[in-house]
Amino acid sequence: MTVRTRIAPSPTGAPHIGTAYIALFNRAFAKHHGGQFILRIEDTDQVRSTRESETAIFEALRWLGLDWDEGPDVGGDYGPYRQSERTDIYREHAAKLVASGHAYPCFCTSERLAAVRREQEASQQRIGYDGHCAALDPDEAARRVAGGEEHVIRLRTPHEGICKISDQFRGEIEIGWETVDDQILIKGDGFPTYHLANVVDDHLMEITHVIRGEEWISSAPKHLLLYEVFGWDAPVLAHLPLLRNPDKSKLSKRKNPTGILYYRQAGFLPKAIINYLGLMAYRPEGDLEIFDFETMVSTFDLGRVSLGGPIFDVQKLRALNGHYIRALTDTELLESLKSWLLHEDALLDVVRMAQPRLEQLADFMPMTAYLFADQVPLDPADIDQAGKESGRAAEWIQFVQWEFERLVCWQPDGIRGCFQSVAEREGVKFKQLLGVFFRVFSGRAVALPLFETLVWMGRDMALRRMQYAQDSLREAGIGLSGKALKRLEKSYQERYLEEGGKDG
RNA sequence: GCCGCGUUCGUCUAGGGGUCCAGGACGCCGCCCUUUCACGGCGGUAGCACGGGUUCGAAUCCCGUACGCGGUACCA
Repeated sequence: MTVRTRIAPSPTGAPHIGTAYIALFNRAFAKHHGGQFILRIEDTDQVRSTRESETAIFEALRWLGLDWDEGPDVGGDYGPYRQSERTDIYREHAAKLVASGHAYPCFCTSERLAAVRREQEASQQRIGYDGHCAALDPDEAARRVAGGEEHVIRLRTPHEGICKISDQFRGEIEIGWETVDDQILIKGDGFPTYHLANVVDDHLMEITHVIRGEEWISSAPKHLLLYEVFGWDAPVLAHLPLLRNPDKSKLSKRKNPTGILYYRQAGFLPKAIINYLGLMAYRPEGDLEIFDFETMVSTFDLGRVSLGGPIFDVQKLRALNGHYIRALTDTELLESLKSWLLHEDALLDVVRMAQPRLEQLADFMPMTAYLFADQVPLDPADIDQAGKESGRAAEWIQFVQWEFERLVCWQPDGIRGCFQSVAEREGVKFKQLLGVFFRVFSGRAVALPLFETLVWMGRDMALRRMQYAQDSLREAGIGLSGKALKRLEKSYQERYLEEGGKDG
């Protein structure tokens, strides 16, 4: 049997460093056994998935050298590798389960579901679907479905007994069936949920080992049940510990840079990142810390994975990166710098932005230096005053952060739209608002055109600089407290999100 | 709340009953090298969450407690 593993990211937002971490272990394991590593795009969430994000995932994983043997862009014998192109398959499989009685149509409205949950919360009961439609007569249910009534398909789960999950790292995990909900398999829009799509695809794509994040342990019973009712063998399950923020919470962009493309823009070398990610929860042997992917492949052993949630420490990554930079020859370093940002394509854009402002060629480097930096020097008091409304800069930066995260197409017009939308809603002059941001992104009051430079540096780096600014404001005592942030988030949702999404 | 997973220096980890008064790396501190800084070298700082067992012997096995994290969606 050939070992086949996969990474199955959801194309929503910026490619996440956690995806690379899981991908690394899957790829290393597959390659160790001479097997295949597959990339599958889980775009079953029609609302949040975008093609831009998918493309960025390809780009980010390739940059790290985490190539795949089969995937949407390279093909393979088990395609299509995009779940949105496999909906018929899921519907057929769901229909089989309905026919065999293992699943049933559910006609409950979201209002009723919400009411049920409120009641369960109030009476401190276990939260979950109450099985309202499970008892429906199958023939009648079939008639209602045929009549075009809106419905979802739910999995019929047992309500007693114990589900034993064999986890490659943890041994046997026992979860009582009474804690498992009648999971929705097919949503109202006809798309499958992760649970169904994932099981069907892993089986059809002949995935032998599912190495995924620990957040999936509690839904493993549903997956195992699906394998069982389909009459399939389940793959080996192995749940990796989640990467954490310094405060131990699950790695999040608010507290840590999580965008892979940020690390590229900031000048980290792929092999340093791979090495560092490999160090999270793993050590090839004894005290060995410096190793490349090939070493990881040749020595890979699932038994050496440690289970405590590792904190992603950028400082140590930086030290490791420095080690790799020093190991380069001078010409190799030069090549690295070139392929980083000192290549013609990138420089030509910078030259175009700088030209109207240049009086001497010697002005070029100082004028553009901030583009090639990670962090720029920030003066919190100056940032705050730039908006001419003391104390509001932190809020504006936060609103723009949220607008940036939501922006589909990272181009000048869309970026301008984000600023405009914040200027309008916050009642601040566009020019004043931008004054704040020139300082945030360049560390100066005067710089190259803002929207173009943002496109040039990329969304992840833009977000990172805003985070640096927030940190600096907070340190100066004019930033957002946790409480203020919560309030702001609510305000954002009410005033920005109600009027429909934005795109560029 | 309920369910599950986890717990060795500040951080990443080695360790899988005696060789551990716990080893390495990052960080931090000191010294050396050095026109500065960095690199490099040397030294130091700091940890087995707690309480019970099992055992001649426990960081290592078992139980409980505490704490952390995850899940509890028509998100993945």
